[in-house]
Amino acid sequence: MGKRQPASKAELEIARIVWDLGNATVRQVFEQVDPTRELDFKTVQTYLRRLEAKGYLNTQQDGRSKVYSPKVRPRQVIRETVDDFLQRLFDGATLPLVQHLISERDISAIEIQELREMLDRWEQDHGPPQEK
Amino acid sequence: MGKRQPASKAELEIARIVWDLGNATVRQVFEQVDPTRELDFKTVQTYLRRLEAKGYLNTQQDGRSKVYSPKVRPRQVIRETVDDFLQRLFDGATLPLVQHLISERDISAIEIQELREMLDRWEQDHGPPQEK
DNA sequence: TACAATGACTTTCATACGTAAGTTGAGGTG
DNA sequence: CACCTCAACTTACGTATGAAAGTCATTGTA
Repeated sequence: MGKRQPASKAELEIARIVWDLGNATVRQVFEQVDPTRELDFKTVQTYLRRLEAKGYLNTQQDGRSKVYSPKVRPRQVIRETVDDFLQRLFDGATLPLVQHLISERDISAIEIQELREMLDRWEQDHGPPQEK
Repeated sequence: MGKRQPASKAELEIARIVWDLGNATVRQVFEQVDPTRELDFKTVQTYLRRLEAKGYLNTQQDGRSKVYSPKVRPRQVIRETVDDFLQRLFDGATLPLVQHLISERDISAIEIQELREMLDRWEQDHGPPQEK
């Protein structure tokens, strides 16, 4: 797939909101931005435009406003972003980050439970532990 | 602690190498850089200097050359970096990233095993599963 | 109808980033 | 001793980024 330009940190933050909303006008996105960030409406508008230019978002016209929607699947973008992140910070290894997340961040007992279930499912899907 | 300036992606990549080596000259770091990155010696030198300026690394003089060593604990930096990353990409939630890592990236059965053990340890440390 | 809002589109702008090249001085080597 | 090397320190430089401000057309409303 044509390598689109990387999205910057601030841009990704905004892209995520569009993913959540499915599709949205600038204003709708703006209203979802964490208030403590104190971003200007204009700024959000700029990021959205850049995201479209970089190929992350689509737009359709809806009367006088335009509606942004995801173009690339979030999964895809998250994967690329995480890959890059892992590469730089952990030399590509996955485990250290998982370990960091579990040990250094607040995680609830319920979440731990969910993780166990994930692991179970993983083993289900990946066949029994190597019959060689 | 005095908020040091954020390190850029490329800088972090280099900082990680210093963490691994414990302490090292520019050349030693340079030799550890992934060859496919094709970074120039000078470039690495620049990143190291910037990292020092930003307060991430210390240096001592060793004859002609200077030796860089970690100033801030890697743990700390990783935490801050991951926090920022999570904030922007997952609105601060930890689990989605863990799930992404387990489901979307290649992880071996052995690693899954290790994770299970981690979870066991976690429960050990965080008291029994809520007797409600 | 005149006007304040609202949005799209264009332009700005300082600083950070990625990536070096140039310059200088100390040391080892033929 | 003249020179080559290597590392430090200084300077560069185009593009990206974060963060808007300006401009202009459309519109619901007083």
